[in-house]
Amino acid sequence: MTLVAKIFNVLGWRRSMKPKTPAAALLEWYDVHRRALPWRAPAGGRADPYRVWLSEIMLQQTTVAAVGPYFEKFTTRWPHVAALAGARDEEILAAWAGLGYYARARNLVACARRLAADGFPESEEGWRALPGVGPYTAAAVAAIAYDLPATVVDSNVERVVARLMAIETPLPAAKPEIRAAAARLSPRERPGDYAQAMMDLGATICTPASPACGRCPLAPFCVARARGIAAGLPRRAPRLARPERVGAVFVARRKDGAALVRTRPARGLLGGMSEFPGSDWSDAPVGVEAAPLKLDWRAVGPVRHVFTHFALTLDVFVAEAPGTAKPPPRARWVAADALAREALPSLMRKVARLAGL
DNA sequence: GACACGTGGCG
DNA sequence: TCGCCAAGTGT
Repeated sequence: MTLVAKIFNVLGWRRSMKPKTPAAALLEWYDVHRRALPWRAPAGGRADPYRVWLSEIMLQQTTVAAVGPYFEKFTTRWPHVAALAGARDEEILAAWAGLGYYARARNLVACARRLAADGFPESEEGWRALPGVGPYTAAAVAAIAYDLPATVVDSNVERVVARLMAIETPLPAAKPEIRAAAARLSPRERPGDYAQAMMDLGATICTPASPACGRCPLAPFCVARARGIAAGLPRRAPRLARPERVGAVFVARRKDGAALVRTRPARGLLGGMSEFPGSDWSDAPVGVEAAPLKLDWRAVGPVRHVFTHFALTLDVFVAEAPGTAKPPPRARWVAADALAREALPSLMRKVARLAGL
């Protein structure tokens, strides 16, 4: 907000400058309430495309709070794209461990190497062609890092627009309608600030459960608010029940502290991540017959973990292995002090903790 | 369009 | 306790 505008504001003359469009009202609100985030440029400053890209990948389906420490870790260790492109795949997967959706990390590596080799695209279309960059991320980077007038649509924007226009079609069927409305709303001026303003509004005011309409700069324009249906929008198709799966996992330890670990197949669930050997996960319980080595296994309890599309209960077994034990195919002994550098997903960290590692 | 793909916080 | 949800993408 300009100094003049601030003075007018303080003097209570704001009503006389009431914005004529939602975009103008939103930008005025953003100038006062914008959140300071690690990947964001200071007001009026220029954002670093590398940091914008990295943050957008991390933020896919992930909260700002969860991303914070990971973004800090990545940018400290790999301050620019050349550094990231030069890192080993396993290093990056290990640094990503715990953030989830590990295909993002695999695509991040591939994308970093393309960016380092070919340079950063300066168009939305150019970004869209990169691995791990879909319609949302391409538009977000174009708008935020290059100030190009792209239509940015994430779930915040979907929610804000569905309410603003009182779109009652359930998601995902409503996506085309919402996108079209979002495109009409997007201003030609300050596209980067506008995109971030929509997301800040969705995160702090126009929240899913109980929106703070009383503090919303778009309230005068909001059809859903006028009709008293804001909190119920956007509608969504009902979710299907989450299936249950069970399995067993085995933590073998040598006297010197080393533990038996293997790497999961490169693609699919937890692809490329490390794990303790175990059974498949299905609907039938299994016992120690699924163990990778014949040892005196001791049950230490179940671990419960909920994935997006199924819930898992894993029976955890531990045993001491002789120093001479040969690792089974695809498995390896990992020294106790090297375990922290393994790409162990949260599920396997729960297992490690229960096993006393 | 539908489904696979993680994790943690919140009401 | 448990379902909902988060700055989506790839197949």
